[in-house]
Amino acid sequence: MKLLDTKYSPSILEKKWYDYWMKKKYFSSSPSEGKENYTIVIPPPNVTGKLTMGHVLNNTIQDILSRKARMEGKNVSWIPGTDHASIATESKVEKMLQEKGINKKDLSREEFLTHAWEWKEKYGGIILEQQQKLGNSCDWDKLTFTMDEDYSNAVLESFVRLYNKGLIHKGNRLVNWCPKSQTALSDEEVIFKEIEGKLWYIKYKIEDSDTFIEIATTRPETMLGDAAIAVNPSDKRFKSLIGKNAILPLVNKTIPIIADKMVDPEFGTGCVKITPAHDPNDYNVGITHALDMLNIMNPDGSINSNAPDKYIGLTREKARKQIINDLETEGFLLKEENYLHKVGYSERGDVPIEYYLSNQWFLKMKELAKPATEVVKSGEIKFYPNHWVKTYNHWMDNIQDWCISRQLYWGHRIPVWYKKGSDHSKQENWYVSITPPEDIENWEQDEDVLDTWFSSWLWPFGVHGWPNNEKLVKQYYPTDILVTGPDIIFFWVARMIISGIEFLDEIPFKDVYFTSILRDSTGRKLSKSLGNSPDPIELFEKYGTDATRFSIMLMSPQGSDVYFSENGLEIGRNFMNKIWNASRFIMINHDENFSNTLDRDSLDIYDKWILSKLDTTLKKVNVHYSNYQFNEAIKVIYDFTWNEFCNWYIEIAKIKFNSSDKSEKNNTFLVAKEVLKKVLLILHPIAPFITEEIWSYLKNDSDKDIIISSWPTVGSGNLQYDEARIVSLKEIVVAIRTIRSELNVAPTQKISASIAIKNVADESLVDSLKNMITVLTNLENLNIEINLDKPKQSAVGICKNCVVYVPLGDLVDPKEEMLKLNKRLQDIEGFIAVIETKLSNKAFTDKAPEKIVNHEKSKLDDFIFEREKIIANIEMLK
RNA sequence: GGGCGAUUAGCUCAGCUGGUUAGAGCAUCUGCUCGACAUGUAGAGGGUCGGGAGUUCGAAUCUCUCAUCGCCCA
Repeated sequence: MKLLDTKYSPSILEKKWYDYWMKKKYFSSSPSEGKENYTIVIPPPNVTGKLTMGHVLNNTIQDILSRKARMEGKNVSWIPGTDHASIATESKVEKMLQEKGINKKDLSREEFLTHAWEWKEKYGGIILEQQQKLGNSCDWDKLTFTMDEDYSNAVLESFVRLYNKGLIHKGNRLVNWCPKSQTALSDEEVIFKEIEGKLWYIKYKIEDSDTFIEIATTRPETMLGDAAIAVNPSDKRFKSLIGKNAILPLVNKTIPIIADKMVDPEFGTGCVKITPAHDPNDYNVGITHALDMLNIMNPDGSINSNAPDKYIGLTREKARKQIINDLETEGFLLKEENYLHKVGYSERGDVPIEYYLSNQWFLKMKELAKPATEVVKSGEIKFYPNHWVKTYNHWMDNIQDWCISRQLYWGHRIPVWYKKGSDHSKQENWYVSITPPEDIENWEQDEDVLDTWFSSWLWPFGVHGWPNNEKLVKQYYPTDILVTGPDIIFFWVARMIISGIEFLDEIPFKDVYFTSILRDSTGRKLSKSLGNSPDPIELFEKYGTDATRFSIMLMSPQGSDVYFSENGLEIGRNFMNKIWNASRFIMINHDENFSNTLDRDSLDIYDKWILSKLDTTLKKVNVHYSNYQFNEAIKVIYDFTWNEFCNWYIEIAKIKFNSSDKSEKNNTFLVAKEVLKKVLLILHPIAPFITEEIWSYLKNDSDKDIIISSWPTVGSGNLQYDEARIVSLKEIVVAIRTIRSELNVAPTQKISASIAIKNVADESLVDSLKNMITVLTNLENLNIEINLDKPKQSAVGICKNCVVYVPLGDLVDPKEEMLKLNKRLQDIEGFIAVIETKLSNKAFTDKAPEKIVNHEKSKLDDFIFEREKIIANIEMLK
């Protein structure tokens, strides 16, 4: 048998195995009769993005599911791909061009797109390579990009279908506007941040009077576009002012004072300025009262020519300063207060958004949302963890029209053409189709592109070339599960459910697993912009990819956020190292003359014990996997492997390997190997590389590579054994070790011990363990007797069925022993009291299940025995 | 303002349908260069489960309430 290297070096073997798997085409799906499908679509990352820790978590989960399903014999297709991320990519390309001294404005659309595609070709593969480093067993033949020809076709098709159903319309509305990217945004792309702002109190003169009306605002610069002042109709203070006019300072324009219920009398002065073209609430007021919608900003947020000359061209920040300054000079500014409020920021641009009046495309959502709400309510689609259902429902119930147009070049251009020279606002002059009109020279296409999410919402079937490739769609749709972050529940999950039902009349997945959100130690989300996100590739190199996967899965429980810290990865690294060395140790004990078949009839108690523990472990792991409780599954594997298999079975095996009985050695080796192989199998989805490597050393000629081996089944043969013996063994060994440790006796120093047991039955039990106890605690002599008295100057260890004495002469301090025994006695008395009151409580014995009552009784017996022994030993110490 | 979630050892968290002497890893302390592993090994100390009330024979676990924190939506 070949031996593993003494040192585990992850990076070399990771590359080796990934290349091998690819060469063998193990990741490719091959639909065949009788083989159950298992399909997952990856949440497509930004094509020019890089792998983040969030991706590591998210992709590892999908890889675990895919690999496990593959081992279960399913036809697995985990479909990879990337999305074009119009805003992010466009701004990256713009920046790159700027560095070269090229201004986007000087380029035509086509020229810009040429640069963008070059950029995509250059950087678009990085994240895919990184996913391969992570070990993703994706069906790479199906790699899809949202701007591929077939996929683009699907996007346009969906637009046209929805348009023909009357669900898409164009209109001049107030939208969220990112002045940095200069495009409209959907509501979901606006992130509200709490900002320490100011509240400015300003007075407006009332027309034909010497009095003033006072308002408070957080955005004084928008006053240039004020169309009214509003008060609450029920606010007695201002009743007399309603219907009068005020003079807008700095602009010297007359604006009406109106009444509207929207005004909160408690806020500021109770009077608010109304700027319909720059605030959503004011916009509604503006519509109700038919006010002027004066837009005072350019698309970049600077002040436009609708404002007085001195402000034109100022950025919004400069304009604010100037206006405050001018108001102060002219005596209109009353005061300013610190004010904590929420400000909408552009998700991509990370600058405060503007509310901006512009012509955009909208998708009506109310009707579409109905069936999608229903399938989640009914449980047809399940969320893990379930509490996200409420968030989902809330959004669905209050769903707003979706602004789907973006003023960008990079993306799917809206498939609408306008007759040249005609009135573009009239639908009769439109041509809406996935293909351009034949007399194209008489038409001009809409300049906008579609929201990226308007393409990714088709992902589960768009990747198969819908609507043209029905066969493929049928084969792979619906998928089995979606794994994604809760932060895109609205952006993506909800919309995919909607689109699946709308276009295919079938839900896209049955289960949705929402991953943990990774945060740094101070609780901030890991993000590139904050610079608190480690580079996963560096972590792979430092700790090993398997270890990183293992650790991050272990620290991510279903449903709660994770505080990520790098040293949390050590647990995985240590575990991989442990597995490696344990495997090596087992291999070292191989003998070329060994038989390859385990003699199941001559298994001893230790073999049966570890094999049956293995079965229990396997059962638990299966349950946890089926509930998507990966961290729990990993804990179970970790605990079994380290604490049972390595710390006990292998230690016991060392003794057996020293035996002169050849068949005992042989069997021990085969049991150890069998356990190890099953551990490798259940660990493979989590740590694919190291398990394939070790497997390659251990596998029999008939074994396949681990990646396509069968998921292990529970139980084989009769594993009946006396568990009490194992429990006693552990207990006695720990008792002696504890004494050694407490009295500072070096592990190497040989000592003697005696064990006092209560009856003949126990005598034979403990007797049968004599050899193991002796070796595991390094004794030179072990004496087992019924009712043995405490030897002089010995330390005491009380076990369930026996008392252990270790005579250590002067090392034993009777005072210390006394203290120890008394402390334990106190605890025991407490436990006994609790159980006795329980058992004497008739309500308990009547109502509690018999099993529980019996359990309490046997606990009581044990405690009483222990108490007796402690008291006896205290007596002997006196 | 509405909703969701959290609050268990110094830290990070398990504890799934109520019945355990409340667990793990890290950190701390004390031994150990016995040929798998110092990324190791053997031990120890440390919490009464945010406060209060309730349901129950029995509550860390269920209910209510208060407090603190976080997230989402408005």
